Amino acid sequence: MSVATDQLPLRPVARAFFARPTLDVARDLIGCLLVHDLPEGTVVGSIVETEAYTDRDPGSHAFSGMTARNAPMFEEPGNAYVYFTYGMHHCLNAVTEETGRAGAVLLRAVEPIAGLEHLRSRRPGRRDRDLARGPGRLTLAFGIGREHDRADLTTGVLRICTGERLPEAALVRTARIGLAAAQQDGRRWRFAVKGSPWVSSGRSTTARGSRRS
DNA sequence: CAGAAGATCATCT
DNA sequence: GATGATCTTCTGT
Repeated sequence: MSVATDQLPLRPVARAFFARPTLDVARDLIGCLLVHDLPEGTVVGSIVETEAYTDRDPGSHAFSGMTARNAPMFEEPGNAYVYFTYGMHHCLNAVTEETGRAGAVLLRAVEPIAGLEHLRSRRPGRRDRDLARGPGRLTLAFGIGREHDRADLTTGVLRICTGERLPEAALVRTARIGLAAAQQDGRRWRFAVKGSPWVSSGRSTTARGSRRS
């Protein structure tokens, strides 16, 4: 469904929202709106899938301390952390936790809400369902790149706005790494809207993760 | 400085 | 389900 941009109450989320435990932020971001003012118009998507990266997750970029790339993870909560991977894709994260403590939530998928024509023109030949299903596709469709690293998601042109608050029962919560790390509270959690066709997990690539030990 | 891995995607069988 | 594309970042020597 497409909605006129000026009909949406696009109120940015407060910085305090992000200055909390990463897992809480990852859960609460589901249902929030990702908004980007592009030259051709505003695009909006409802966040349907996230992944939490804490400083105790061995898979986190910040696990082994600060580097030039991951420095934004240690900085202001509510900023963006954008990195380039696999030589082709950008990934968008929201920085969490108090300043000085590393944490981030990877935005893995959104349901297109407004600006559909702009999203489509940035993803030529793709079905609507594939416009922003997956972290790399999401950044492509929304025109997000490294220039957005450290962008302020609470006030900027690229921002996260309040949306529908979903009950716990409407969400799927999946652990992504094995027991050893889990015992040290180093779990990586993925959150998604239950049954949503817009989420990237739970298809094609069969249940990876949770298989390592 | 070389080497390897990587928070992925599209395409093919 | 397997593979290639493509290049940055990090690590070790």
